[in-house]
Amino acid sequence: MNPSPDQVPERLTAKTSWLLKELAVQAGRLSHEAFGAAGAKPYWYPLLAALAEFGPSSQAELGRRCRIDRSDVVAAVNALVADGCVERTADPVDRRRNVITLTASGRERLGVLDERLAAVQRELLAPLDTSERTQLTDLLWRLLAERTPERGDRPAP
Amino acid sequence: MNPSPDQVPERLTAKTSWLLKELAVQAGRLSHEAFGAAGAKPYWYPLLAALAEFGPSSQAELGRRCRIDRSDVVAAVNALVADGCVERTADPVDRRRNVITLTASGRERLGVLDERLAAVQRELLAPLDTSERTQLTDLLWRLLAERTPERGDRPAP
DNA sequence: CTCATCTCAGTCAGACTGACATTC
DNA sequence: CGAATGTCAGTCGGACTGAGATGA
Repeated sequence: MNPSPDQVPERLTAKTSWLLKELAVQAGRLSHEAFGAAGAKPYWYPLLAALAEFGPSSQAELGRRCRIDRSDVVAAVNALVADGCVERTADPVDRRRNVITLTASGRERLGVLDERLAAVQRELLAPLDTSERTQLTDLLWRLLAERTPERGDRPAP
Repeated sequence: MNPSPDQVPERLTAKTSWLLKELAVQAGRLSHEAFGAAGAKPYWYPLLAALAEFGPSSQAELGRRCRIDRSDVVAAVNALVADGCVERTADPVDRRRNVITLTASGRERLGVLDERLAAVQRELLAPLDTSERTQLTDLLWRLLAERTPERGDRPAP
């Protein structure tokens, strides 16, 4: 029936970096499907989440918090504005900045995406019990936290 | 001194899929640097590893074992041949197939890359002690193993 | 002057798709 | 015939780079 499970070289299965990449690809597929089916483009979820949790922000702030490049934030915010999820207004006190504000329909959208993403996590983490899940999250977070400080934003050229 | 650590939305830090993706990006950067500095192109390491561990194989086999698409295997093997790391000969018993064989210099190359990649793992896993590292590897592997069976190769159209 | 912000244009690696010829 | 293999051409999401304009 199945056309060979096909062994993976031990050199790969022993490398955390390889496991991370492979799993990230799978998780990406699932998330992409889930978001696409909900009519959301890439980057929308993190952006909406940041706005919901920290309130109106500049685009640069959004990028730093979600670890998304400034230039990609521009495009995503354009799409979010066009979709009515956020509003973009000029900051009166610092006229370089745009203030991005979550709208009611943006908050609603976030709710939907929250559910979809939760379903993805459930599927992804199916093989683990509850304590293992928190264990995994903890380990991953510690790794990420360690190598996060130096690049809050693009360094000034 | 540091220009704001900038809080990440909890909705992201709580999502395994997000942590995996973010960490995979970091790990990818490190590996890319390490491999590039050793004059190796993407996909080389997995391919060489598979050949070293399982002996001469067809390209399709290599792709299945390393989870690399057939068409990408073609390009990578071309480069590996040009670099003298492998040899490509026609399979006498099944003339659709190419048999890819590791050369001495390919094995040597693999040794170098092994060291570089090991260094990457060390840097990546620095925040964890030994038992935590094996714990992490174990958890990741279990997640990956669960969602691996269905796609040994592209399904026939 | 220096630095941050926003924006656009474009690059780049990597995963994947479609199609085709060949051989089993 | 159907299925597998190797190959090529091209797509696509996503991370990132460079440069320019504006304003603090």
